[in-house]
Amino acid sequence: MDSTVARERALDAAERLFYSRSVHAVGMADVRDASGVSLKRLYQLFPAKEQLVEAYLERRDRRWRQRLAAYADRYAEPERRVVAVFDWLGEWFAEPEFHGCAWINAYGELGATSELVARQVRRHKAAFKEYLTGLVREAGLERELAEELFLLAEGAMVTAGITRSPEPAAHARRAAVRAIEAGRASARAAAGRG
Amino acid sequence: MDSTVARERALDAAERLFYSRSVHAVGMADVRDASGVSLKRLYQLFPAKEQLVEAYLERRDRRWRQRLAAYADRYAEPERRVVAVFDWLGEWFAEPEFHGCAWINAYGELGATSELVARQVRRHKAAFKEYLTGLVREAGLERELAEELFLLAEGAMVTAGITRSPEPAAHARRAAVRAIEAGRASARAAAGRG
DNA sequence: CACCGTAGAGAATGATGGTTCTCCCCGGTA
DNA sequence: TACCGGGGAGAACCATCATTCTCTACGGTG
Repeated sequence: MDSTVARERALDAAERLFYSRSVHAVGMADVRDASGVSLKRLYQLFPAKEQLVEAYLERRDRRWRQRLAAYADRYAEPERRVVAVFDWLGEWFAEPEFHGCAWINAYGELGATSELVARQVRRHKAAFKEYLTGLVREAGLERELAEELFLLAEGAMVTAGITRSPEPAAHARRAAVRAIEAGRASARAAAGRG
Repeated sequence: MDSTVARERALDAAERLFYSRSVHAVGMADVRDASGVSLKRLYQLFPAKEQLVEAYLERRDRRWRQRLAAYADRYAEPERRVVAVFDWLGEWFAEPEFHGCAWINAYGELGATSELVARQVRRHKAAFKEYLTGLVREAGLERELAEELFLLAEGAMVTAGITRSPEPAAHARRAAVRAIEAGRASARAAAGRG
């Protein structure tokens, strides 16, 4: 088995297991059993479990943001793209494997003890906020709105995870639409004054 | 040492340690060392670590909601009390021991493996939402607003924990004020129509 | 065919940590 | 004083891993 193939398989198994059961509940032997990659190889690819966790979070981050962007990009209208973020959250929450936000979960579990993990989580959340900020800017909405939408999205993720329900996405979406409308009005007012 | 005293001391130590370092990073021996309560006594009071965690979350829930309510109650005006929730979050986030929301953290760590913990977390979040809903009702604002404010508060908690900054409280507060004003306007409009 | 490096299976190692057990002391009681 | 029960200190026990090591097989190469 090629080294890159082994790496992908290991990460596939790690992601499935860590995400659904949490990190401390999954042993390296579980990852081996689920991936077919021997312990020896696992330790060649990742010097320690912590690095496997780091790699899992990093790859998931890349894919997660790609999926989100691909979804939002289906809309040409910039403002619609902002709302699409919440539509996408709703689809994500409704997936049968959904188990909350992987980064929020990892932070709760390991943020206090692993700087590597804490950094991955901060990076991911910063990137997501950055993405939202870009959408808001392109839609010509006030910058502060991004902060608010970010908090709504985070609140929806954490609540959907805890309650095992996709409902929070709809609530967040409604709130987002109202905030956007309010922001649009005040942006127009500012333009009128300026 | 009285049994109730031992219980309180054990919970004091457990709370301090579990909250700051996470549950799996703290052993029963650590709790013994920090509390002065022997292992034998600890296991008399709590049949297993899981129950100690449960009791920690439960006592913290009672105190947390009491502190919040006491803070908000200083304001006579119902609508002001709603906003006070976010003021209080800001004070909480700024405490030096602040380390995110204990329940969100616990859920990320143990939600998938401990039904006892998962239940405590759901109970706590439901109670907090219930509290917000009550405040919103008393202020004569539309019911749906509570959902939105809840998501903002959750988003602020999780973000403040991850970024180690009290800033999200201010952002959430601003968003809350705007949402309340919008809600007030639409409530008046509905009253006018009704 | 003989050699070699890599890989896998799975046991060994070592640490950690939840839970229990032993042994001893002390305070209360007849 | 002799007895007794609860309590503490800390070792013991046991399971669970993360990580490493051993042994064996195999595919490529001269």
